[in-house]
Amino acid sequence: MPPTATAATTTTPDAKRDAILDAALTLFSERTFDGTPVPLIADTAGVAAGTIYRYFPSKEALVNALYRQWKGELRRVIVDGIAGGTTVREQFGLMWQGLWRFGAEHPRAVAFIETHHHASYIDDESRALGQQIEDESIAFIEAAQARGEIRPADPCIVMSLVLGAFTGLVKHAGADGLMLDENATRESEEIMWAALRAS
Amino acid sequence: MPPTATAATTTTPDAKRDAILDAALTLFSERTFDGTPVPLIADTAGVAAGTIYRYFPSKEALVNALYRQWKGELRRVIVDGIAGGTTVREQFGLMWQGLWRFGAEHPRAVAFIETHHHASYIDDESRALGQQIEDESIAFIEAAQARGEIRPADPCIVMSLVLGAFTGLVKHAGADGLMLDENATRESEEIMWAALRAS
DNA sequence: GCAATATGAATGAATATTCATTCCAGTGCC
DNA sequence: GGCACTGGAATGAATATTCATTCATATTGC
Repeated sequence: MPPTATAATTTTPDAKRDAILDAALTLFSERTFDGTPVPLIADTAGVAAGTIYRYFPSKEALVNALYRQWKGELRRVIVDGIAGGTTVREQFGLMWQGLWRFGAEHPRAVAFIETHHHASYIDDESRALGQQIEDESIAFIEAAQARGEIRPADPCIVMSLVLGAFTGLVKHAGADGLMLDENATRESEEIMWAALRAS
Repeated sequence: MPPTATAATTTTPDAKRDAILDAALTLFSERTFDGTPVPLIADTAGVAAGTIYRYFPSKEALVNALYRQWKGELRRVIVDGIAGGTTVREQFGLMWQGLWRFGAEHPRAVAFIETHHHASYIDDESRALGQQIEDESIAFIEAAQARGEIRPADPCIVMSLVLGAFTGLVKHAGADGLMLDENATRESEEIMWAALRAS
């Protein structure tokens, strides 16, 4: 394999592309997709409008790339939490702390994912990724229920409740100035585990 | 007083205005504010584009009227729940069931309120209404904590968690086809009370 | 010098809003 | 009762603006 090609890609793994994605994340999370003109994304990213079309074939392709990037990161947090623990309690703790850290570091990403979840311009591949996360979460809940460690409620309800609570927390924190606080992590984790655990 | 004038107003308390608001609710919740052309709202409502400007001075005024209408309804549900019960457990039960019914009957309204909460075109009066609901909710939580009936966590966190969980539930149910189910109401109420109650 | 890359003014398609016109219910007059 | 009249309500084509996308030109790195 040619080492130069790989090296070049490693040095500048697409600084412009990343700047565009980052600007889009900020703007889409604050003003929605349709409310954000492409030239504004360009300005914010520090590039010209035309440059965006060198990296993404259309505004829709851009929003889908962004969605997949962050939904993928979120998935890794959940999967790693599940993989990292041995007991259900431990798995949930890791997952919640991972989510919390993710929310504290990337509040814009949480808002963006939430807002664009059911949008019409989200394509099939992006939607499939969302579905995969749901399936994996529900499989985890069902397994834990089978072991009698999570209360035997509809797994769909349990998942929506927990993910919804997390999203609500991040969104509210973003508006005011909560988060990162060590104590709040523990508090919220305790509350949610009290909600989940059997009997 | 002229009885005819009053009668006329009673018969049609603004059928067109209501049709416009209803069409806007559907479209804004499905496609966002900026993603919804005014002529499409007009078509959906069964009126001409110009007619909308007879009832609302601008698209922004329309979205604010809509926001206040539904945020007001939501507030009544919460306030009535608190007012209707004598114990904290009972108050929470009424509130959750009220929210549940509201979500089942008006899923579009829940999605709309959630999506437009922090939007830039939401004016000060609308924002104040949102703040009022937060203040009232937090006052309720603090009072219950003082009586030792809700766990002594940051009231802000508790509120975000509960409201977020509710929103997550409705949004997910809207996508698939949950809700209205008598059993699911009870299940989710139990889960959330387990999360809240002291020790 | 020459590819590859970046630029931003120009283009054409949408969009919010306006306004000249049509419609209609109610009123007074025969 | 029938009939012209009037003012508010409704219309939808026209206007002025905004936006996604393109492309001829400029810049960069080698």
